[in-house]
Amino acid sequence: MKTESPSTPPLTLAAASFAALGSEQRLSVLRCLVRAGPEGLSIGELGTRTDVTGSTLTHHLKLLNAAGLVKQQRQGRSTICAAVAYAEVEALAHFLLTECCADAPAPCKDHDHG
Amino acid sequence: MKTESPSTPPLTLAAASFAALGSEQRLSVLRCLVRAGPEGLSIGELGTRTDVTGSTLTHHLKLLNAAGLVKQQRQGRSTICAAVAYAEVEALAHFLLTECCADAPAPCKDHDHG
DNA sequence: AAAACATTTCGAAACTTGTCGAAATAAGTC
DNA sequence: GACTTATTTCGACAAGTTTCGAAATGTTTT
Repeated sequence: MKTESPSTPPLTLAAASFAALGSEQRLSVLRCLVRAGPEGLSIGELGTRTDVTGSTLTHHLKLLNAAGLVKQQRQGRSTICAAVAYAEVEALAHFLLTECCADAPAPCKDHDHG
Repeated sequence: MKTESPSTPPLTLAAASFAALGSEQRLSVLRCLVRAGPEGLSIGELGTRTDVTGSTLTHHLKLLNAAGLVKQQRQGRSTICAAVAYAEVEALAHFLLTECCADAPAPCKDHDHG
């Protein structure tokens, strides 16, 4: 099942992205943003919804942003954050599965590739 | 609070799984296993292919196994490891995107949900 | 049961992350 | 320009991770 390929991120970036997702707190934050949709939320609002301190939020969002999972832009005195997880998550999944069975003795057919 | 669909892993497990993927070394190992296909590889062979020391490999594989991304079974004096990433990765992607726009002011239509 | 091999556990050092509160910066309002 | 609000940076500490080599454990062969 390998039709059009979203490009595969390099190992280092993929690891950083997964690592960014690898914290309950960041995962909550990201999901909160995914729930909020493309209009996003201010950091203050995020703090209210997720019960995370301002400086800690800033820190986590910087990671999520660096991983390309969230985009931020200043708007007045607030910083608005929105998830861009849709394409990213697909690319990450692709990163893992794209070379499936490449080294296998026989080409794969008896398991599901999604 | 909101009830989660059965195919969505709980927050804690999802975070642990992403964290397991969030290291270059583990990502290389997992990809090596994905490449190898369902027959898997022994830890020794994995060590040879990825240039990671035995005790370190054991440690990483324990994490990947706990995250449900790799399964291991002893076979003679070797331990054979195989990736079970296919379904898992889909479940993780689903975890992130399943509640997309649930809190948005307007239902989403102008972006791609994969 | 000793030797040879494969993996795991242990203990320790180096490093990274998560978290916080206080001070600093930035933006809008009076 | 002083005042309020929103976010970021800083410094620090606790907690966790990575990594290794050496010793311990488990497995097959002789």
